[in-house]
Amino acid sequence: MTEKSSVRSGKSDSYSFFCRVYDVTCMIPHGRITSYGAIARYLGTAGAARMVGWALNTSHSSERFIPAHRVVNRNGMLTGKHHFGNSSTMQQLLENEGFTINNDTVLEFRERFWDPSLEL
DNA sequence: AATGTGACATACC
DNA sequence: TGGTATGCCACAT
Repeated sequence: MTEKSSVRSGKSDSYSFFCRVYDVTCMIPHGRITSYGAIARYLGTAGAARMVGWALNTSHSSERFIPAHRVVNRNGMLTGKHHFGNSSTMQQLLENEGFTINNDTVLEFRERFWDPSLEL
């Protein structure tokens, strides 16, 4: 077997990259947040941070509830808040979990940062 | 099959 | 010091 096709398809060729993103996102502990890059790195596709964001964009396709509000960029900024339907929804959800949002940025981002590659 | 895209990240000017 | 430019990888069309 060629490694190339193996890598391309991965062990779980049936399971899309997106599904893994959803899974990891759902595994984010309550009161914690992570970044797109961290998830991408955990999935073994560092640099595909954009893919993670895009996956969350199609998270509506998933039957599960995806706490995408816990996923922000590396600056802790709520870049995708607009995709929550209401711009304030993401902020409200985070504040509900005890986060402090200032200027669309999570102040406790570094303290509450959860790295799946590190914690998992 | 090829091209475009996207809620990022990093580098450079 | 901040904006611009490019890379990056997997999905969608």
